[in-house]
Amino acid sequence: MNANENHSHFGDKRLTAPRRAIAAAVDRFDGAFTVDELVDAVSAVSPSTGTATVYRAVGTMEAAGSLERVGSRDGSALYVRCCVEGHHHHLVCTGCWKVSHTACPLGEETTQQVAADSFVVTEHEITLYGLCAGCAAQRSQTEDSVGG
Amino acid sequence: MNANENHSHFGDKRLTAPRRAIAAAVDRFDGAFTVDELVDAVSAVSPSTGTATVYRAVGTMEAAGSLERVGSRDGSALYVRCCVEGHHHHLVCTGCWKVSHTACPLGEETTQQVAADSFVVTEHEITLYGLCAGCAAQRSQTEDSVGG
DNA sequence: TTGTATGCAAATGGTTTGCACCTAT
DNA sequence: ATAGGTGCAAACCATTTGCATACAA
Repeated sequence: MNANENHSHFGDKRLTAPRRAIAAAVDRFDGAFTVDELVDAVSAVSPSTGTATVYRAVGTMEAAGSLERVGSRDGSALYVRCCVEGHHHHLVCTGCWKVSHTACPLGEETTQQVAADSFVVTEHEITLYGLCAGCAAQRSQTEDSVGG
Repeated sequence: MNANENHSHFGDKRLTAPRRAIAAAVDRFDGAFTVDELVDAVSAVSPSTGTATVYRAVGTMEAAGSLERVGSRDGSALYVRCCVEGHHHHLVCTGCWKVSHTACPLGEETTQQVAADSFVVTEHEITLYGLCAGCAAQRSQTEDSVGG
């Protein structure tokens, strides 16, 4: 990708050196990451970048739609680079914390069914946890030695 | 309900005076509440009860399955008394924060569909947000004067 | 030039923990 | 008797914020 693509991370906001480093670090993650992990990744390249700046950048990126919050891990918010447009949900692998995107499994029936309770659904959150192919294979290997 | 029913809140753990007060306060909530709100409710009846005790009690009740976490509001965890057995999900009214329970809208198709991505789903979180009948009615009344 | 972003450090606020004392069982 | 629960206060830790300075536009 060319450097200008970093601009897309922050929408139409200013593109500064710290933000370039942050955008690059985000793109280096395979899956979901915490802000703390992002801070570490950024620090490795740009040590002068402050924690607050990363938090603010994450907020900006989330607002711009280039980052999505996908639940939390150990009390810290989890984020993932989002390149899928429109309504969708996430598959979070609890082995490697990589995140993939999936279509919304909720159909009209849900709305109808819930409407029977006189409840108007305006929003919903769905996150599917499990194991990706790689981690599932790994787990089945150690299964008999470790036990269930 | 008789006093002994409070025991069900904490499983087979000891039933103490603070826990009795906490269990009673929990039952007085119509819907979801934060620990802070629970602390206030308990304090009104049993002022000597400490915050840490309430937090610990909430943890115990959650472990016992009598309390369920249903997302968060303003950075605080939301809990609700759970009297429904088995797998189900929640309808959270963003007007009055009352919570009702609903059947799982996910069918076999979801598992199948996701399996196509070589992803094994082990857990999922679903929370539906919206307005209950009461709040929907209230909102539609003020709709034209407030707008939006 | 000027509004926006940054870095630092301190503040915030929900939640947890250490510890000495108490109590249900 | 004793494991487990309590209250207090301090510790923790993710996240936010105030403020003076730096910089993209």
